[in-house]
Amino acid sequence: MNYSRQREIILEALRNNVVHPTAEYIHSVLEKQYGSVSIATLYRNLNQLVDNGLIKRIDGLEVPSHFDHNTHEHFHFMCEKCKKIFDVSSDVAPDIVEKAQQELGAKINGYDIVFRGICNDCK
Amino acid sequence: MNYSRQREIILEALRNNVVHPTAEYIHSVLEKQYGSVSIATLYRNLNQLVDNGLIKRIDGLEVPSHFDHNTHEHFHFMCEKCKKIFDVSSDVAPDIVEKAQQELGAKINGYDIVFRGICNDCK
DNA sequence: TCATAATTGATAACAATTATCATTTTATAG
DNA sequence: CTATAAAATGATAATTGTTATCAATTATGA
Repeated sequence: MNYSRQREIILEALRNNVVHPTAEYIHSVLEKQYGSVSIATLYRNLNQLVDNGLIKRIDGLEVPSHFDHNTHEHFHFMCEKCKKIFDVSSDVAPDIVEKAQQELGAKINGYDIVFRGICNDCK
Repeated sequence: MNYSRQREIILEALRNNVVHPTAEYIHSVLEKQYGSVSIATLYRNLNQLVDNGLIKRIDGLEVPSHFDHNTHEHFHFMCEKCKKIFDVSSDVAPDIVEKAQQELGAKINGYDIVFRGICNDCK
């Protein structure tokens, strides 16, 4: 991965701004706060950053994809009403990888846990 | 939900055939084994069946969506090599909903757990 | 059996994402 | 410093999966 200014500001925007943005949202943030980046470059870089482990793609939520600069193990909850995404600590499912690997006889490289419901504020 | 022959054969195909098919795959199965159903009708019915709890949409796997006639609580593992999807028992994460609800102060209505890795056969 | 609501198929539209490709930028070996 | 190869960019076309539209058909039930 060679250096590029565009990738730098994409990562910077992710780290300094909202926590679980879509590509479209990142695009709008860049426009305002940093330099504008073409939509193709943005998608290309998001994929590269995911592939290189610098960010995570949150699977299992609604399309479009959401991204997360927090690469520490944790899960997500999306409020079905306000659509906000909250972090959930990985303590809710201890030993889950070991148990699943044992059950499957497989090598698990990653996993996603996504909750849906109504958040505290919307209740 | 009024009766329709198309919905009947879609559900029948799901129950009698492969376990985690995509819409496209169901479409091809219908073509061969049952009567042909228009793609619009298929998507419409899949959504309705999900809404009515007769089948589940498996979120968090690759696009396109996969569907599951098994509505009992369980999780999924997708092999990154052969792309096959395996069931994982819900025993791997006991009390997960209660713990997450407590942490969030939210009402959880559903959740998905999806593992990725290399399956026993592909290792 | 008539009226209303639900469903269908064909197809257009849509949204998110990826591919293409000529041009520019970056890394590096001499 | 160059020269060169590899990587990245922007503009835009293309693709993919899915949903919307709408006229025609089918189901439901008073």
